[in-house]
Amino acid sequence: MSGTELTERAQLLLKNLVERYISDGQPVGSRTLSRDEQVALSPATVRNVMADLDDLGLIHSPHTSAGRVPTIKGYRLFVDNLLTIKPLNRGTVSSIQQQIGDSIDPNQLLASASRQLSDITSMAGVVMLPKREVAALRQVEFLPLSSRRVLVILVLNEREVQNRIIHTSRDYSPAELQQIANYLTQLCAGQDLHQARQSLLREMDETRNSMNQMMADAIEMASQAFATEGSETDYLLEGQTNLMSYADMGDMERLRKLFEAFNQKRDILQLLDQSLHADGVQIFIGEESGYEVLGDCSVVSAPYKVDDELIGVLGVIGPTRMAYDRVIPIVDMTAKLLGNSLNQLK
Amino acid sequence: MSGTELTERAQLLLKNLVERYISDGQPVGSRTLSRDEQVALSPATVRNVMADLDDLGLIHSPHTSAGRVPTIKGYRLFVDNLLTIKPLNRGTVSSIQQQIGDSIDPNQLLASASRQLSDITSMAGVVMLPKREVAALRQVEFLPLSSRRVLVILVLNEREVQNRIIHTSRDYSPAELQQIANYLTQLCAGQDLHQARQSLLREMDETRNSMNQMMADAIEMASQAFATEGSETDYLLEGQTNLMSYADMGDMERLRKLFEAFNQKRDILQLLDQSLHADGVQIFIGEESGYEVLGDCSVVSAPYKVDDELIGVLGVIGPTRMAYDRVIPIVDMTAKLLGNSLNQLK
DNA sequence: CATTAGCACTCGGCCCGAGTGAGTGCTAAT
DNA sequence: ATTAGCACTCACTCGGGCCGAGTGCTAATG
Repeated sequence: MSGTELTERAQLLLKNLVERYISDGQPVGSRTLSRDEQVALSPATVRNVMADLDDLGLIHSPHTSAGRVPTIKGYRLFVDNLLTIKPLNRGTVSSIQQQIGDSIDPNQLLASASRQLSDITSMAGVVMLPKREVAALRQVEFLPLSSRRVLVILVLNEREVQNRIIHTSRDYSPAELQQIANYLTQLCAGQDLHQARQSLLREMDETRNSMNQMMADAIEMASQAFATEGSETDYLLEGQTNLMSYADMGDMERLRKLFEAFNQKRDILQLLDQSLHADGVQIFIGEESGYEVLGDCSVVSAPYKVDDELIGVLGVIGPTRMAYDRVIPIVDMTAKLLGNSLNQLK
Repeated sequence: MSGTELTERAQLLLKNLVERYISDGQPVGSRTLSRDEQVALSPATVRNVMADLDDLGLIHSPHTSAGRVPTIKGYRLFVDNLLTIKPLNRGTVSSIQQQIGDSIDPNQLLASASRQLSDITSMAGVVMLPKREVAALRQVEFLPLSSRRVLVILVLNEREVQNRIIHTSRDYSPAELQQIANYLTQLCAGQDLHQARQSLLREMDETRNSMNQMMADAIEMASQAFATEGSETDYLLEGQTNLMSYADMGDMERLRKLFEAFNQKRDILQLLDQSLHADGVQIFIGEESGYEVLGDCSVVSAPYKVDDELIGVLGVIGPTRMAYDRVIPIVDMTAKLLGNSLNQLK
């Protein structure tokens, strides 16, 4: 990376060290490494190399006479260059497939995926929900509730239904509402909410003069109905309690901050957003992500898509010291399978 | 309680001891108590009384030479007979009122109430959602989605909207659907889902012979639509992270179990259900509730109602060692204010 | 007779010091 | 370039001693 490349040997040692640390959770020393099969070196030699790695900031010892532990930079190098991915055994694939299942409700699918990620990795599974704004509007319906209150039903994407209540400036008869709804459906069908709003504005401009009252009403009501108020992106998080079992997640206060961030959702969403346009699995290690709360945490994520169109991101959140070689293919596969399942619904 | 009543003095001492323990979190000894203003007794005398209380199972010492700590039974006696409720200061009332606010969306109200409970007590706030089945049906609408799939919209209680997708055995024209919906609306309006199902069955029996095809279809579809599948009771829980700050909540594993119970929802719902028909504030102390996961936890709950009709339960979950004198009036008041706010929506 | 002072005793918490073992860095030999 | 050897560091553990808070019991007291 930084000018001086690592020697073969140094790489091998780093790889072994990280693997060892991940599996044992203890700082690993020169003796331990030298005992390793592939490393046919004396502890002393190993120590020399380790000193180099230490200088490069890839590993460091928590105190004078403990072994070495990978730094964030060390983990990074490891996952980027040294990691040998463990192939998924067949059972896992079909188990994921089965668990995600074939519910007719897309939300069900997303929920199962999240739960599955959590169960299988024993960490927290997260699935970002598709942005609703992107969904194609198919139909608009109005239902009078009580005086001046109207229930708006938006059918999106053939399957998803959203409803909102709006307040109107005067009473409308069911027939009027029906008419307005038809008008809007016809005007906006097939577009997403963003586009629909654009269409409305355009329509308003173009026909400003010839506009009749009904159209004016329609546009007024639609502007309320299409407001993207409740439709911010969101995610499903499953198995956060799993994280409580990891001793190396720092103290309670730390964990608490993390859980609060989960509730806040903002930071996590931003993070997931970052990997929305990445192709394939992406990994954030510790504070590398820029979010302090994620200290001691790594996030392994992958976007999922339907028909080559990016829909959202899913992933796993766990301690930095996680079995990347196992988790990465799981996340990867889950993203693909979820995409497939969603596709079949379409 | 058990035959022998406590003497005045014993009660006073127990009261002081519990209050002391609640505020300090340390086992309290005879000296500490004897120093207390109201207790004009020497440590020795206090010790004698404490020994009695110990024999009665109201207090006990964690080890030979520590002070005494209230047992569950001791807490029970304390909250039932000895507790002097702290009056709410005016600020708190208006702050709760303000925070609950006057959203038009009842779900918003419930959510704010939960959050408010959590914020103000620094523990976990919980609000049980009204049972949907109990809500009065006001209107039924059908919207054709794609072939054989029909969106059912149930308007409940003037305000609440639920939608479900059902599958039909053949295609229906919009007009047909409209007709069926009208029929069902007329048949079931004002009843809750349970009653509605009953009405349907009755209708089916009575008119079995004279029944036309439309009515048969209607009944078939309604039986799908009114299924109470997704409508189990649920609750909103806010501020569980607050619980992580209490040292005396046992170890991490314990807390984890608790959080899992929160996710499971089943146990908590059962517990809340128990106080649905209690009038006023109800308190469950520790495992008293029958749920092991709630060890070291107390639940303070109160039902809330609209027009004298019980709607649901709200409350607070926190460590057994909580400031009951402060929490009880807060829960009480929040239940009342929430009821009021819901009432105004009606 | 209830209350209290006095006393012996218990036991957790804390500090201290010694011993242990894992690990390091350096140097000299191979 | 590698390795053996050596002196050194330092966290961890374990036992002992001390302290203080608290108890139960008994005998004295008003």
